[in-house]
Amino acid sequence: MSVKSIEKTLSTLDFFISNMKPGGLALKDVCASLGFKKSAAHHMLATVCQKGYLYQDLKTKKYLIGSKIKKMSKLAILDDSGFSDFAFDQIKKVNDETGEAVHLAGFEGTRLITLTMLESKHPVRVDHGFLNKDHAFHATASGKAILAHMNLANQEKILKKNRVKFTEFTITDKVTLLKELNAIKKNGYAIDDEEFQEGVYCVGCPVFNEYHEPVASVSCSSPKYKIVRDKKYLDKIKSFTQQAAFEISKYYKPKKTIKTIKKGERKYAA
Amino acid sequence: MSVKSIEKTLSTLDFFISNMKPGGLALKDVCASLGFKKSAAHHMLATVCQKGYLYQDLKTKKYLIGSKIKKMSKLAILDDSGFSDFAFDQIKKVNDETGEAVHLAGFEGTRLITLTMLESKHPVRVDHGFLNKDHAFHATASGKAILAHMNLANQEKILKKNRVKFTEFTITDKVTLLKELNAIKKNGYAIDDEEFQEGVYCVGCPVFNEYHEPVASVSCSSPKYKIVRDKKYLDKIKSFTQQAAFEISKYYKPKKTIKTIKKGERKYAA
DNA sequence: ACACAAGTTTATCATTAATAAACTTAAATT
DNA sequence: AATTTAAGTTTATTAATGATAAACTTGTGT
Repeated sequence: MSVKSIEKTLSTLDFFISNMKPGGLALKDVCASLGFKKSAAHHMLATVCQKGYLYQDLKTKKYLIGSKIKKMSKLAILDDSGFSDFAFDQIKKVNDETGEAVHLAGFEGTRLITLTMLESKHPVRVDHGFLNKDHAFHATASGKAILAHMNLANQEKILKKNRVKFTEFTITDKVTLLKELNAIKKNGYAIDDEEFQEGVYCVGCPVFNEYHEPVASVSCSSPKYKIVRDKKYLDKIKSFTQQAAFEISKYYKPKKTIKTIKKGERKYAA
Repeated sequence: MSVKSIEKTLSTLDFFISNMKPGGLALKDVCASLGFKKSAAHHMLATVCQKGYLYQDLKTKKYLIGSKIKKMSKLAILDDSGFSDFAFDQIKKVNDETGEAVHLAGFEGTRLITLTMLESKHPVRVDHGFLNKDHAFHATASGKAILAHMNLANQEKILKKNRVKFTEFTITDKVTLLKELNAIKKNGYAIDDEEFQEGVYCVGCPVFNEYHEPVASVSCSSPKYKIVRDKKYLDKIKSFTQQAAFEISKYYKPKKTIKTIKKGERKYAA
């Protein structure tokens, strides 16, 4: 079950984050864009303002980003940039060598998140298109690469949610998917053969943390015709992607040194 | 009117922001701290997760900060640190010279916000205690300094909201307050004589933008007994506070050069 | 000065979110 | 390994709440 008033509120915050204009956003703009009745929107925004997430300009009546949201942006808790920064160089290498789009994906619960991406030599460190849309775990190389190395319980949790059919090639049958995941685990890489977007072929490799749990993946996308035309091209992409994922996994190694030491364990870490 | 489910949700986000623990927060912790029924909290958190503001660890079931909130922290819209950084040096000077607590306050709508503060040589660039609690505009030197220079309409809007009595010295009568504000406008500084906290005496001076609109204020707080004991001490505080506010106001001057030029206005700004 | 548009407030009603209770899962203890 | 307990999840029910429309206010542009 989902709480509708919360959905609407958070969609509104999303809207402010993505569509903020210098002087703020007017009530009517919010209503027009999100399809709210002005009365309902007003009650909602009043509450959001009361909590300091937005505020209303005294003169123009327009709504602006409030101190609560600004406060969030300053918090150290939110900072995972260490990982992304470390990974960026590796992502860039794949991009440089192949010239193709490269993604670094992570996951939160059952959701696949694009952390960083590079597209045809135009670096943009932003969220990918399908970020925050619901998990395309089953239809992407990034997703399958992570999924393959999860335990069965978690695979189950992710796969039991809608396995949307994006193209005629999307694998939606659970048994077929589980077989595919097994193969991916053996191979060390995942393939997305037009399963998410027609004409797009991707290779994805898992990134592991210090406990060898999958935590992210690197994927490289190419127009399919290039792959078909030149067999060696796929090998090239595969090898760079694999190498990048391997290097990024090293990020987690040093952290092991600072850990609670239990009785009987060695006292000094390397 | 306020929408209760939204209030609860945003309070929950506040709680996560302030009380986040490494492994995440459990449902029972949220319920225990905020007094929710576990069933209701579960429905709420499920919705918040669905929108990507939080997410639930697959194994531990604990809730963690989601990508939507992390995304916020990367957005340039939210960045007012330019102003705060500029102001910080001035704030620091007052703190160095007086040794007393110094605040830089701004406002959002009818709400007074502490942007930066320094307390007895221990710099903490965090929100002050009364941040996001409801506007103590009428009972603080920071608040009154800003208020005094607002137009009547805005003064009205702020003062019509509850004028809470914090101490026996808090001025709650609107007429008395308006008189006080007039005096403050003339003097160029505001005094809080135990109006917010007993035993605390503050001096506040307004910061203006390029249109001479009040946008912030600098205030310096001292134990009242020091003021009483030594008349010159107040003068010292007053002069440093005033100077800081004056310097910070300069931040807005250069921005005037980049502005839409209307017909008839001069084409080149200094 | 008038009309219009945008925002706000109010009271009503149907929907919705809160609740309790049953159920599932997992971990801790014997 | 079996039992117990705790935490989380799901469901069905009911009372409360949020959505609504309509009246009202404010401010802007003609």
